[in-house]
Amino acid sequence: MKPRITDSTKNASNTKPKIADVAKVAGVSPTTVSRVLNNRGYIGEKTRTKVQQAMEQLNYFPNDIARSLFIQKTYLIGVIFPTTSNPFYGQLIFHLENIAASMGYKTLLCNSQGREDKEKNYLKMLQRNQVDGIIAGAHNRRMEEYDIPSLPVVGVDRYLSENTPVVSSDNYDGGTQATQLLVNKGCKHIIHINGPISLETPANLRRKAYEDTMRENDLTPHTYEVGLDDQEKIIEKLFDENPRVDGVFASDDIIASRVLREAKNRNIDIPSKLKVIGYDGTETTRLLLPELSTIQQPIKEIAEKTIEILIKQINGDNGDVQLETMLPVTLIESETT
Amino acid sequence: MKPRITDSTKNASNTKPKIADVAKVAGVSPTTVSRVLNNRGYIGEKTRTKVQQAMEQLNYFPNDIARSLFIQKTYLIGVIFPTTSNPFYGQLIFHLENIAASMGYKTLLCNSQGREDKEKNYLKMLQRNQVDGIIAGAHNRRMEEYDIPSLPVVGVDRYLSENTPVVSSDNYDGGTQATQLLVNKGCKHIIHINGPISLETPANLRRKAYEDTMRENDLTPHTYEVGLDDQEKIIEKLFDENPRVDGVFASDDIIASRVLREAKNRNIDIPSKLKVIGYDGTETTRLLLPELSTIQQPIKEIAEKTIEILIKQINGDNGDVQLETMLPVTLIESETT
DNA sequence: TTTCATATGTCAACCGGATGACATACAATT
DNA sequence: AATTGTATGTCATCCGGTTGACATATGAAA
Repeated sequence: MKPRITDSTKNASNTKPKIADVAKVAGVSPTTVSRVLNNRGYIGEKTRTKVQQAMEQLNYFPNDIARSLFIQKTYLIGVIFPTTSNPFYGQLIFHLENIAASMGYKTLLCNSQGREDKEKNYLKMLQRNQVDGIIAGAHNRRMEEYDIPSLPVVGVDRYLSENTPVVSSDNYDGGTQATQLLVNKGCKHIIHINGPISLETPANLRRKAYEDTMRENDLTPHTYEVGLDDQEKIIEKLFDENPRVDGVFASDDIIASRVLREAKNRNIDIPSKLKVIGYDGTETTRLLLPELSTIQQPIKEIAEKTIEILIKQINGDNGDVQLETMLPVTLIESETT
Repeated sequence: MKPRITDSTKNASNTKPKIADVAKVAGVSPTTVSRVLNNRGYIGEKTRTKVQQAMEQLNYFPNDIARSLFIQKTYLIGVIFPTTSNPFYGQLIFHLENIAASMGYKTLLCNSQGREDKEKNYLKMLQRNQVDGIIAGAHNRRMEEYDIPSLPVVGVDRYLSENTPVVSSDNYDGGTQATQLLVNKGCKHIIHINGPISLETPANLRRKAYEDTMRENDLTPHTYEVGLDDQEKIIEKLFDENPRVDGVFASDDIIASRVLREAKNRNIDIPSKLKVIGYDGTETTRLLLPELSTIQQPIKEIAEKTIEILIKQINGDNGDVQLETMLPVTLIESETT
């Protein structure tokens, strides 16, 4: 039975209780309270209990701001991605926060919306807030702003700056598997669609793998590039310009979904006339579009590795930090191939 | 042309520069630097420039931790939801963070995963971190822990405690519109599926509206309840037990998607033999499953209203804070009805 | 009886910045 | 010449908690 907090047990003034208040109630010195809180030095069992009861009674919470100021560590990490609304980032951020929390770190969320100005502002904000580290996967060009002396940074699927470690899935292997699957299923006119090209992201290896695999199979690669708002239009164009297309490898599941949709509009049967494979394989896509074949990224493992590297850096173990980490993908063959 | 930070311009010791360092470089007193930072008192134009240059040169960032400690305000808000991985929460959190950022507030992210113990821990963590306010939509039962004197809290689609303001979409209207649409389209055997029942969430008004609307149309309501892991099984059961079902109103789009899937498995044509309507209408669902008819929640508006109420409370305007706010939904009629 | 580990208290300094009080200096007004 | 607004400096205090130095007290072991 947990003690109900009643007005009579709250401290008289309406301000938050501090260590001194706890000390007064427990009948000990502030130092002793601090000793209990930090488990330092000698503490008697009865004293510890008295102090803990006083804290409960007062509804005392140690002020982590004050603590951070002194110990010069906040246990905060900043997480910068374009948006939590996207299934891939949403799932990735979920795992990042989760794992961070399990290691005692708190997550400051930043949605950059793909805008460089926002990203730079967030970067400043995080530094003002003395975060212990930053995880980012927010933009495509390198930004020297990420070269922050003595502030650990890890990139996810993005090269941030010269010396920033990157974690990503094995995009080249994913691209190979996707393309090869279409080839194996007998497709001859396979088209690749990818997002805005930025040569510096590991994700572009998907395209490279596609092109290599096509050539290895004596097929001609043909790639379309979509932006954020022109996806539908470009996909229509793709079908108009390539009536004989019989395979599409889309660089993410949302684009793949649009291809499926357009095919339906044009009464192109899937998978008999056209095979489609996407990329990402998030929980949400699997739930909403289970029929889509896709290359599934190991999102949780990416998050784990990212946090591992970040915390290693925070702890000063810079020795064995790998600059580039690639994690294996999984081919999910469903009904669209 | 922005000045490159070179080793020679960095301060000699490798510690973060503080106001005193800036003062030294600018050749002014620390107080003057503080005055520039906070725009207080008289400052000469040339002095301001000198100070700003010194800050750039040193790559100085004011320590918000120290500042927060003194001004007794962190500009932090805690955001507690089950997971960013879910499209609805992901999109909601995106907007919450966005709007908060535009008002100068930073977002501490907490994924409670629907677990009460995690939620309580987050609540403690947020208080230790002196957040200025909390936004939560994380559980179904009321928790007295949310009754925190002098710490503003706003719930989204969840009743948190007696006096906590709640913002939600007009669930009753949404439920009515969904049900009525199926009725209007000629469905006679309409079944409702909802998530785990917890009488205290506004979302349960969807079910109430369904039942009321059915009765008004002289139809018999019939509801199935799904948990987190048994969705497929229960949906199969639904079809087994109700061969004549010709309309389904699912309480969220993911459940609706599963219904579509099962109907496909059973070769039940949609919409001729069975009409399905979901709830939420997130960006992601609209992209991945545009054919699904649904009731779209005004997620951005919910976020706006939530932040508005929270900040009103933070600023002490407790007078005109509405305890319950309902925002209008939009019927999206697509191909499944 | 002496010694020592345990237990607690007192006190001051510190983390980085904000702020109020007060002093000083200069230029423009009256 | 006196007044006033502008500009800057010095200094001390505070925010809440941490930590080290040191003093003191008690009970148990040597």
